[in-house]
Amino acid sequence: MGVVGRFRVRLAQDDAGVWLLSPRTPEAVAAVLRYLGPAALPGGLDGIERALEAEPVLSRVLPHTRGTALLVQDPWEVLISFIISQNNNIPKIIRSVEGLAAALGGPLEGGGHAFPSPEELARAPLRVLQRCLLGYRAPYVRAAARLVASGKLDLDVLRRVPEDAAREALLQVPGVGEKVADCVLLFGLGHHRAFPVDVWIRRALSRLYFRGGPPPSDAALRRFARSRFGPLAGYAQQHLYVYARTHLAGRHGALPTDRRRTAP
DNA sequence: GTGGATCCTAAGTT
DNA sequence: AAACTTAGGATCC
Repeated sequence: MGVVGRFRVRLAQDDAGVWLLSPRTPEAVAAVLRYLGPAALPGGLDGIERALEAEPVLSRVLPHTRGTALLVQDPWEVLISFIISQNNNIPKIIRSVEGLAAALGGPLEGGGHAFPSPEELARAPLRVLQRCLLGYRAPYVRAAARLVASGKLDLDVLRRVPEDAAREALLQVPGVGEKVADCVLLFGLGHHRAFPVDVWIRRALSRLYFRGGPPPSDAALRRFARSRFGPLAGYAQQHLYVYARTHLAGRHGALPTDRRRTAP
């Protein structure tokens, strides 16, 4: 169950692939196909995964992360969601996004509310955003919404310009730093060389490529990833992220800063 | 062992 | 570069 565009959809997944249970209208099918990208077709990810497996470290990661897809998400939703994600945890991020939809988004046919439009967010009082647990991020979100609503930031244009130009534009948005900019490039704008470096990616790279030692700077890690994974850097990031969250779950940070007392 | 105060972390950015 | 919302888990009496 979830929302794709303006459709409230029920999806299921089995070995054969992803199934759209409802609504099975041509419009909804088209929206879901577009959203899933290569993952919409059975075996659609095989070519990507084979290419990644040519890299020795990823060849050991892939057995744990097969089927990881890059979805084609709405860049506007991605921008706001990842501004909210800074210094935050996933359950609370979800509550914030759902809160914004409930408070400001238009109604959906099957019930529930769509993600608010730039205009809806731009004119919302800060107090409403605070009620959605945005905290100090509320002014960022509203400022970003005003940039988009006014047309000063055109996200559709950023799909068609070079990645570096799109990144520069995103970095001008309040609340957007290197990491969030990379997330928007990768998840919303289809720039598949982007490589968001967060705490989980740092852990994964430290463990898998730097013998558990302290990893280089984030900027150095991005360069490292780009030279190592090339045009599939974004896919590599997703597999490494999934791997880190499932196998390197720090249970209070076992990596890279191991602060557990060592047994005598 | 329980319970509450306190510290720390979490999809970072300014 | 210290500070930032806020919830939830860890650690400490």
